[in-house]
Amino acid sequence: MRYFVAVAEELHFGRAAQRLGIAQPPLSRAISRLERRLGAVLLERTSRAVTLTEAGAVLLREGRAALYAVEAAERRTRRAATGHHGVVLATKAGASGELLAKLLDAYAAEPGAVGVDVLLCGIGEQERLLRDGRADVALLHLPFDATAGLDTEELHTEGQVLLLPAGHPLAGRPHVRMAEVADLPGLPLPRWPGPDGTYPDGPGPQARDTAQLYQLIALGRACVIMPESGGVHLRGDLATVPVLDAPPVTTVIAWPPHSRSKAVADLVRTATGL
Amino acid sequence: MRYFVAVAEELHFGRAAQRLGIAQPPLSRAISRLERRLGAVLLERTSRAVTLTEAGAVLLREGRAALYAVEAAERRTRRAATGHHGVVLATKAGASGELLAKLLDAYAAEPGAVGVDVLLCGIGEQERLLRDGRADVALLHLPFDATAGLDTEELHTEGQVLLLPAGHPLAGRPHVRMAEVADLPGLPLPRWPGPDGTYPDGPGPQARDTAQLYQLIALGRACVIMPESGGVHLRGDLATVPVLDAPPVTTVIAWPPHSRSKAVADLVRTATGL
DNA sequence: CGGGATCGATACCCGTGGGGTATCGATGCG
DNA sequence: CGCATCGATACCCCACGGGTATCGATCCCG
Repeated sequence: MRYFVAVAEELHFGRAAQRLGIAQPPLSRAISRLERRLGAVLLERTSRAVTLTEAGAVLLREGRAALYAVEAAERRTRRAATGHHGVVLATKAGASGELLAKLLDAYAAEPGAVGVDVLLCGIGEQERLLRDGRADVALLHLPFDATAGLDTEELHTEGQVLLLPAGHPLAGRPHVRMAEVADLPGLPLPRWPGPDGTYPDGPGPQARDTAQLYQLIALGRACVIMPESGGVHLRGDLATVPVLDAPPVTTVIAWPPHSRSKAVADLVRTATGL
Repeated sequence: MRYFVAVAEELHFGRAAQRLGIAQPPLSRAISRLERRLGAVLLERTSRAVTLTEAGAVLLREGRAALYAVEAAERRTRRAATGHHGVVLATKAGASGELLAKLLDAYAAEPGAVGVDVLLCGIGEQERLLRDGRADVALLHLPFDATAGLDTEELHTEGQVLLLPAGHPLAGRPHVRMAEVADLPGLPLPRWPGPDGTYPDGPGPQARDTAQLYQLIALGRACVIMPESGGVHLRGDLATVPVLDAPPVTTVIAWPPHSRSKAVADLVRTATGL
């Protein structure tokens, strides 16, 4: 399964074998064996290109989920064995700072509270972390993060603001609309790296975290639309303007569906009661 | 993992080995190997008894989920490979009959509708069927069925009625309360088989399906509390009485969280629009 | 149009890991 | 105290997964 996912992602037997730390021939054989066992053609290969069949696409999605489940089983068992009863909370670096602080304070005051390790992660990573057992609970932001397959509780909904250089003409406006922001001359929206660490193609500068982002905006090279709470502690060289028709952002607390941990349950209850 | 789950369920190496179709010694070795790889003691064994450790309980839960995920990956890939684009809907035998009929009719009239195989299953089985890929979508009844880890949409909420023999003194009452039903002389609640096919201990007759149940009730050997819609097409020898304080039953349509199938999406949309 | 480069498949060899049988050691019971 | 039960250990063997060498097909370029 690991082998198939690697090939399906690379669409190249040689590179996939390298990534897996094995030679190419055993990889080829493993894939054909898998195809024979499933009675399904997973990959169309010519000597120049490898493409996924429909069945292959299904197995890529389902197989990834299965691999995550196995990883999660390993990790959670190891953690349970150490007797270390802390809980790992994942959240995007630089988001929901205030909410997170209130949550951690309130939970620490609960009877029976255990240690909470905060795991700051990149955009969209939380789902993966919950799924493969590296985190026990996470703060997500709808509609950006996927919550399929996770149990969630809504915590907070807020509007979004446009973040731009303090001196910009729009900075003095009481509010703006999405259409006005779409193509501000010289202020494109930045590009964020995807889960694989590469940046999508297109215009706009590349930013990896909020520090880089603030820098870019201060330099007048970008603007961004973000939740109100992300713009409360501003540098003097940045300004915010409410965006009237931006989709509202809902912060939710999410946890893997089979969680039987008292700590996670307490944390969720504390969060919803804030 | 399969080996560990078998041992953890049987709590007996010999029986587990038999169930797995292998001899006992390799099973013992496989488990110790797993324990060494995870660095965790999973089972306390004396020569007379085997018990789960805390870490073992975690691995049992997570490992089951992982095994289901692998089975689901296999099944869904095989199905995708056949090019057979039908969808499998699981529902409890004898429940939600009218709703199901309306849903199937309405969906069949949709443009792009595909074949729907209805898979009638026992109580509480739907979750398992969705998880291991044998079904694509299911009708569940809250609060009885677990929905953790599934995506759901609510369809319908209804009260519950008491089902008893037509001649019974309570049959003429306009309504009853839970407390009155708890210990009706000579009319105990029946026992249902669990997921493993065995009946729980206790009083009350054993019933495997609604036909057996109706028979038992008509014979004056049992009564049961069920959703209103289960009592609409009654045999003449049965009567229903609303139970005022029974928890309301919500019928939901559920599907596995990563479903990318247009058919499932259409079915869900049709169901919510009924 | 042909030679080289690229890439997946095939042929062949080898070592290890997982399976089998026989047996041991510990524990509970009559 | 002897026997039955049950998991662990010892020992053997083969099949499966991995490695190297090479083939065959396709595309690129001169």
